[in-house]
Amino acid sequence: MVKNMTTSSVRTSVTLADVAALAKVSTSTASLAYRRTGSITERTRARILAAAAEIGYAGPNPTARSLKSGRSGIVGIIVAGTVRRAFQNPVAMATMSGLSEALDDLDVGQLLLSHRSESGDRSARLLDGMPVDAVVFLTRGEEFDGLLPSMRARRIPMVGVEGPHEEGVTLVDIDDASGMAVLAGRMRDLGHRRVGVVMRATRIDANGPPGPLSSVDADFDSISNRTIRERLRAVASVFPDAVRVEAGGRELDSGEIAAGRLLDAASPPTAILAQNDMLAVGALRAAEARGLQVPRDLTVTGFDGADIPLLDRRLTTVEQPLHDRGLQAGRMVGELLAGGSPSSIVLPVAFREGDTSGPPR
Amino acid sequence: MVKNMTTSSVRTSVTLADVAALAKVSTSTASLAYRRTGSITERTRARILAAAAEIGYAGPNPTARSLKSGRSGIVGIIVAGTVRRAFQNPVAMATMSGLSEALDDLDVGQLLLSHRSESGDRSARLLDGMPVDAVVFLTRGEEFDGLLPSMRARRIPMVGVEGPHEEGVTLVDIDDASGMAVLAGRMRDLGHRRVGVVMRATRIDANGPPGPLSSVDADFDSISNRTIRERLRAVASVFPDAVRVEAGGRELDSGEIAAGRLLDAASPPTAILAQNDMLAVGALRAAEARGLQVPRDLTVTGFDGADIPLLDRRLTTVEQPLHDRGLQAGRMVGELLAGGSPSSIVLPVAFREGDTSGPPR
DNA sequence: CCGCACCATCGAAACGATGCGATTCGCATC
DNA sequence: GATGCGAATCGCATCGTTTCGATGGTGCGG
Repeated sequence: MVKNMTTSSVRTSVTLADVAALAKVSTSTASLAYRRTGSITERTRARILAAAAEIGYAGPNPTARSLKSGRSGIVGIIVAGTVRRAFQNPVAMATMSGLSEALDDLDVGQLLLSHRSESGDRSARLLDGMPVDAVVFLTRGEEFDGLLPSMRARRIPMVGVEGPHEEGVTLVDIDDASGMAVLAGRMRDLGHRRVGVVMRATRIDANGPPGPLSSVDADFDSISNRTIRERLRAVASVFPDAVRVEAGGRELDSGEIAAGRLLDAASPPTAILAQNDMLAVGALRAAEARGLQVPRDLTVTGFDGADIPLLDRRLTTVEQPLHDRGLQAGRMVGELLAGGSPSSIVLPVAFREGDTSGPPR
Repeated sequence: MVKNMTTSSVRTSVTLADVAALAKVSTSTASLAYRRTGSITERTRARILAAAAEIGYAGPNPTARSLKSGRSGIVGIIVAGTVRRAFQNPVAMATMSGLSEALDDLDVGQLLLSHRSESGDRSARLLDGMPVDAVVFLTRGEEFDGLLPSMRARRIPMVGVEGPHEEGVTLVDIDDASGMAVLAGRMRDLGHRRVGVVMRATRIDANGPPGPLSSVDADFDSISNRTIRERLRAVASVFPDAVRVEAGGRELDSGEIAAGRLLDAASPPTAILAQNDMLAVGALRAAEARGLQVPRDLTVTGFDGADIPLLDRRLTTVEQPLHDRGLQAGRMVGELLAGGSPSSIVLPVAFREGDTSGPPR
């Protein structure tokens, strides 16, 4: 409704009521012109749309519509850390790709939200202020647990990829523990006995030197990230004597440096089991820098089966259905929005033998 | 307000009025408990928050709040094609990274919207139904032009990176034509005369064989993408006799195949000027596949200065301030939301000499 | 030629919160 | 105990739309 037609030209926006007035119909009829349901003459509809065009009405105000309908048509996608880092991560990216594909088909908007523990309050408040119909936790992060109570109170359906394992969250889980166990088993069958493990930084924003060498099964309980913990536990079940080192950051370089620590030790491993593919690429570099040929002098394995551009080798790894888990998460969102209650699922993984593994020298 | 306390347990959500009733205050006072402005006793606020906790009220409904305030706190980020592809593109990603950084500081949500021409209507309707306070066109795409009228009608401020060059869009532009001209000039100074150009696919969703070899200045006007066109024109101004080929797709492979066409021609070029860094990497591969050493046997240049992981060479290219243009776009959004009217800017680019260029053999 | 059904249109009440102006409260002062 | 004043609280209109039930008009069958 145009109210402030003052000389200072402060104009509020054009509303449906203005259109109705111009077309000489009631606002309820004018509303009909924009909906699929309800009956209205083609003639009146045309008249209304003409009036709308005349005064520059661009269609119903989304906010008002949402208020009435109780739906915003927006799905929140929550990533740990920052948006930037999430999208540099090939695993998150592949999952996102599947998710986007599914959400596109649902005709919903995708609202990207990052949540990091440091700025906990702030990003939690941001999420609380957003009109989302559902949320998806795209990556695993313990910091998400703090967001759950308010989502529950607002009855916003939640879907999680790999977590959080909490009440009210429909999960797309990955059977990575057994995948890692299979991989480790194969390496043992090949004859490896001295094994090193490069694990991911436990803090998502880590950036520094790698941690000290330690026993693979040291202090599991202090590792709060479930995914990291379970993968490690799987290796420990096969190689209880393995040595592990934690990468200092998330970049390729951190993986290379951490792997270097293992290789420079007094009795270096014959196989390095990196806990993800990026770390494995770092390990390949560390090997190359030391004149070691893979797989002749050293076996290197990864995990995830992510697509790493420009890598000309075929990594021995465990493939996750990355794109598919995004799709599944999207499907769940669809079902939840339709009022259903999909059940959580666990997706399988598959060992993939590449050209970076072989018997110990 | 709990209305439907039917036995079928259909409950609408808890509202501020419920909280107020329980705390025995008016809704306006209850509202005060959640705002920063206005005066309210600490005692009453505590009582209200306690009541809220008791019946599980999670704070004011974002949609209702938006309706009153006229603001959603959401900024739309529009990419051409699909979300997936946008984030596989290092240039878009770097820009997004700067943009996200700036928007994070503004405490606004980031709504990702993709728009492709095929599904024009559909994605336009999606955008129209979204409660955004401003939009950013993250990548250049002609298909965006169709979105402008309705954004203008709704008076939603628009910021564009490299376009669209249309009224009402505040631009962060890049001086790439002159950057490309400088690069081409250097190559001429090095002595190159037979030059090949690998240009990007003009259709964003292209996926097929490369186009035919043609004269560099053939049919400029049919190239609707301004960025592609202007870069090409800059090369043509220095090397009017250059030969060009259009890559068949956006993947690395397409660049390699297209560059191969140039190299396999009767009189192959001594320098390949790829129109972006990914294409240049493709050209490097094509050279390697043919036993050509770069830069001894062939010069290869790129454009963008994007960070390409796993590339161990230093590409000769033109560096754009990618992160910065995202930051600038974010700053503009901030000013627009604050009621200001920032002016468009043109950011400079810089020639960077790497180890992929040299005099012709 | 009358009555009935049906359909287009309308009026008014939500949706859930906020903010203005009015009212009441608490307390100090005379 | 009456008065004054600022602070705390309240009532109500409002944001722009959708939707429900009511109303009036048209056309058709009996």
